[in-house]
Amino acid sequence: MTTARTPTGAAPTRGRRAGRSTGDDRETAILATAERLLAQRPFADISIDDLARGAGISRPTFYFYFPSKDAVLLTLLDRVTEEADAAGGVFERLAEDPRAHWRELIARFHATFGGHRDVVLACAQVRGTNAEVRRLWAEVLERWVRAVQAAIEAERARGAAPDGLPARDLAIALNSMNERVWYATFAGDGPAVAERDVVDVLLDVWLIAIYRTTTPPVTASGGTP
Amino acid sequence: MTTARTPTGAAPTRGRRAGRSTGDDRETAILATAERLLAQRPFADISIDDLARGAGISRPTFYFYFPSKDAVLLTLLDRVTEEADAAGGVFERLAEDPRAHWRELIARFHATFGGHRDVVLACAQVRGTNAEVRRLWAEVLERWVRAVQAAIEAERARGAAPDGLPARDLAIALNSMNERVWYATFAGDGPAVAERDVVDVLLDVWLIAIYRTTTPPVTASGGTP
DNA sequence: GACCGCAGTCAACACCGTGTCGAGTCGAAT
DNA sequence: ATTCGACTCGACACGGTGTTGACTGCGGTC
Repeated sequence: MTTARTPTGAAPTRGRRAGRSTGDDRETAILATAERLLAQRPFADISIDDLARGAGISRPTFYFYFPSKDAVLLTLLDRVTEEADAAGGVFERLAEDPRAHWRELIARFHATFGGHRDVVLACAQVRGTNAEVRRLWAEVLERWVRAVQAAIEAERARGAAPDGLPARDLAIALNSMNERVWYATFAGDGPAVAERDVVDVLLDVWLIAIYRTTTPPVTASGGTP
Repeated sequence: MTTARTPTGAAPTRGRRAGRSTGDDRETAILATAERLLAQRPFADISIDDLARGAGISRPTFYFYFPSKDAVLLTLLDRVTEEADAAGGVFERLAEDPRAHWRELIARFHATFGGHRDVVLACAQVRGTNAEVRRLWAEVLERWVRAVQAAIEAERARGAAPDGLPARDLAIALNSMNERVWYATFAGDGPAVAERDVVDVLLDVWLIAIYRTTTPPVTASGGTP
């Protein structure tokens, strides 16, 4: 096969089948239509025909650009996870002001998910039925769990955080909490924390779970400054 | 209408349309088939025809008993939530041994969900597309959040737990964490805590988040025994 | 003991969304 | 001018859903 270059660089192209050329705008038109419709109604209520008509093409032509409706969503999700992963550098100078850095981390996630809530919500909905979405989401989560696990271990090593649960288990629990709480908050579904407060609530639980206090010690190893 | 009596007492009957009579076993046959098939493949891959044939009836006859495929799942979910709610009495003598009681609470939930994981997983999958499932689940969660919130406030009142986050927000965060962690563990999907450890991991986070320690003070107000 | 009504049953149908196939158009390169 | 491949769509086959209308058999009732 030709593994043609794609807008997203190295990725094995979730979108167009091959080649390059004019239809690039068609592809983005489909994506844009999907995002627009997603703001109006749930993913399940959007047919391929809707997407095609919205992009000014016929249904068979849609299949030239995407193998399925889900693939469109996957492409949209790729963008979001890319943006989320970009929040990675936060861990570097954690010890200088742990509280501020953890907050920054959570706040960035919140901003990313909140800024694309329609896409994220739609993904949560199809995660049940689509293995590919499930896989991609699991990957993203795994990266974040690993990063948080490493940060917790570092904080324990420098004496700022006490020992306790295996760092990985703790990281999984905290990330899971965030995911579910955000979902409820953005979906307005079931008991939810007010959107205004959600970052601070999550932060508090994180700090207490990791440090046993909401004011973790700053800089070098050991005690208070 | 006649609002005929149903097996589940007062509920506005999720199942059969009206009346009584012989077809009771057909109804349970459908339910049993659903549970059996759910153990084999995801809910979305089960058609109404599968359910009907499994119960020894034709597809139109299925509609005599249930208005839709989702209604079958809802009926199954009703049973599970009933069982989960039965774990309610745990809060009563909490102060006598907080750790043991919180553990009991979490363990009971774990047992209930684990014992019906196929149903619970299926519900999680259709929650995205079915408002009724979403509503019912939200109700259950809300009951639990309220109970936990009240317990936290009581522990704070007796001086066993320090002040901090609003009790409701904390209760939401902790319940959300549990839900998501269980989901991952039972579904084997994405980063998950080992099933053996999951109760203890969750318990640890709960205790630390509520008491700032994994060994909360026992009995009456104040200090160690 | 004919009749009614109703729980229970299903063949057949109408409908909708998906995915595919084959026949095309058109512009750039040869 | 022809060829090639990107691109397009009408028309179809398929599978699942939900409904209709006709049928069966049984308990009650005059």
